[in-house]
Amino acid sequence: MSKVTLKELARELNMSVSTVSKALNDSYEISEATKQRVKELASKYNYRPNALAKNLKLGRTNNIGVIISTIGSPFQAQIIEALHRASVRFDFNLIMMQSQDSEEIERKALNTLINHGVEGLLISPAFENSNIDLLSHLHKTTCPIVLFDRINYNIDTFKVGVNNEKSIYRAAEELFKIGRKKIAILCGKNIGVTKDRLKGYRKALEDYHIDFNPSYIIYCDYNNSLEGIDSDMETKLTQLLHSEQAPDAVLGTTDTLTTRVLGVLSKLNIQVPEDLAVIGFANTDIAESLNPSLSTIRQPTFEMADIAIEKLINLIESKNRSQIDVHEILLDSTIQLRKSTKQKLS
Amino acid sequence: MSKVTLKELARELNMSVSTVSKALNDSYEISEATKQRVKELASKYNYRPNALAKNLKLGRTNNIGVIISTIGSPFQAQIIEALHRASVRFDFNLIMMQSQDSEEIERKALNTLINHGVEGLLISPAFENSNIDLLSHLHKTTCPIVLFDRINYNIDTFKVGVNNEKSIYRAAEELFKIGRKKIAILCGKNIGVTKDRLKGYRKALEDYHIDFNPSYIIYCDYNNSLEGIDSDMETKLTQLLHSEQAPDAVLGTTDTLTTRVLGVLSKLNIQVPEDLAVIGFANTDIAESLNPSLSTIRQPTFEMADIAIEKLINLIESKNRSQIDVHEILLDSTIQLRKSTKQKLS
DNA sequence: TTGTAAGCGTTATCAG
DNA sequence: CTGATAACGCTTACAA
Repeated sequence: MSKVTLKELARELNMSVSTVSKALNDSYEISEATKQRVKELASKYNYRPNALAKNLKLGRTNNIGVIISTIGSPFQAQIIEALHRASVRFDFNLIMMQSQDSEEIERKALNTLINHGVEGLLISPAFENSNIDLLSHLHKTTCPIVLFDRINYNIDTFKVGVNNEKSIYRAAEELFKIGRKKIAILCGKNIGVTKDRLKGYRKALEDYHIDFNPSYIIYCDYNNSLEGIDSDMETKLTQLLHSEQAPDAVLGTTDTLTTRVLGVLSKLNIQVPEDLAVIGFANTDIAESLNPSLSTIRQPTFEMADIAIEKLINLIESKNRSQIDVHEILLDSTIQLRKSTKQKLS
Repeated sequence: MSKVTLKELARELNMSVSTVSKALNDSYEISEATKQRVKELASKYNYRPNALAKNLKLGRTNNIGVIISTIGSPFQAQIIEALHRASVRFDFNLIMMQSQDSEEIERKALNTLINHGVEGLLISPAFENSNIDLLSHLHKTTCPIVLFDRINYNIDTFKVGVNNEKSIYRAAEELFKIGRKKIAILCGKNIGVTKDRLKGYRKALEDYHIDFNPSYIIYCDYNNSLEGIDSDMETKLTQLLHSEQAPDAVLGTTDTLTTRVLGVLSKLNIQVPEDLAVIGFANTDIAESLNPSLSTIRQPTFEMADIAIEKLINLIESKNRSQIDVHEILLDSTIQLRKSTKQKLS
């Protein structure tokens, strides 16, 4: 904690506290001469205003809270990095919490943040409508809330996310272009985005008049370890590949599934892309270095973070929140084609 | 911001503010009956103590600051995740800042954190001795500081990091075990850890009586893009592999270099591990899914974070800081052997 | 141009 | 067991 206070400066300078305060804040009421003297002494003693006192007085904190499920996952870390940069730009402090995909921990995090007087809240909810009553209540009575990334949530505010349906649709199109029509799709069990992403898959099949084969939907259980996911995929893929209706492509709906399936396939001695083309969501830079390099659907994390912060600050600063037209903002992802979806040589 | 205050509760209850305060804090001076009444009304109005006022009064903030270079990199994100979990456990708030490897940004971050009254500071410095005067001064006069990860820094406090020299030494030993003695080592130009890691390399060669070949040290320039690093590695490796003294193994000293070199090698049609074995620092889970799966030196991020937080809190809570024996804490990394260092079949 | 005093929401001391 | 009062460090009418 900082040590020297206005009072002490005032005493040493034989001035009143208020004069010193005004001088340091460059008030027009104070003469240049005094400002000079005050500032000199202040910097000599390395005076730092006590933010607590200042904010208490002014009734502001300049804090905004963020809740995300796990910072450690590369995708979410990218978002946090971007959110943090944006918040620095706007002169707000970011207080971060992790929900670890638990409604209970999320609730605690919300309370902690509110207790710390955040002026606004960014949240990527633990799951669809988790803590919805609390969140709606806070939004109405306490501080504005903006949702990001996981925006499948029934609340009337800004929601910034990615157009999941369209992203998968376009990825499927890329597979069609190289002649693959038997597309297995890897989904996370109980993962929020699954629904929209599956919808895009179904829509693409329909538009291109390709029959839907329910056995192509592979649900993987995320509750286990990474090795658990791998062996789950292995079992299910093996079975499918040995059946009558072996697929010729795989579409991954989450970063984890997309990056890990390559390892599983190589273990099974499946040639990518010859036997099976692979594409899916993944924001990792390692995609380029994989063997074969991995075609990915990349989400615009920086853009998403920037917009989320900006919208939140709009809400915070606005006198009349009800006049602001809140809505959902869907960003496009980018498809990066690499070797895992290379055209068969014929 | 929270709305309802002690004063308002007091008025409605026809009590004094201090009684209400004590009741909510379960003071022994207050009767059960009143406590009951007070707490009921408080929860009815969703009363939340104003942390600002409370902390101002108590002279504490319960904030600790963290400075790290980039949150977005998987390795650092893992540390932040762990730091955050630990801080929640100890009931401290983490305020995070990124230095982006710039001394200037780091200085600003330090000032911001101090202004927010952090009670302690965790830092992984932008580079060796960056902002050293400021940091030493703060540590002596303002709040305790603990270094983590990048601990090559001339300051007298706890430093929690990994035993880089030993880690590389042991990785080299693994290569010796499979008969590889011509080991190229990938280093980051101007990367702090390079020195210690190179030292471990030299020491291993020496102890095993293997001649040191200076051309095996490959410096890669990090200032460019990832693609820049790749092409840099490509050029230098190609040259080396076509020379008289082609290496039979590669040792990566940073996560980026280790994970990306596999992509470069596959582009050059080098067989891993047959032509070239690969091992190096890397904390990513994707190592398992790479083709071939990648042998890695994994740093104990969670342990490092836990210890750093614990030591910092020790310093914060101690009445007599000079009595605490501060020192460097070097953790061991774990070697995970996978296919990229499989024994040649002979 | 400077100073006085009140108050932000708490907690702690002390008196009743 | 309860209440009045002061104080934490700062800003800001308002007074001088």
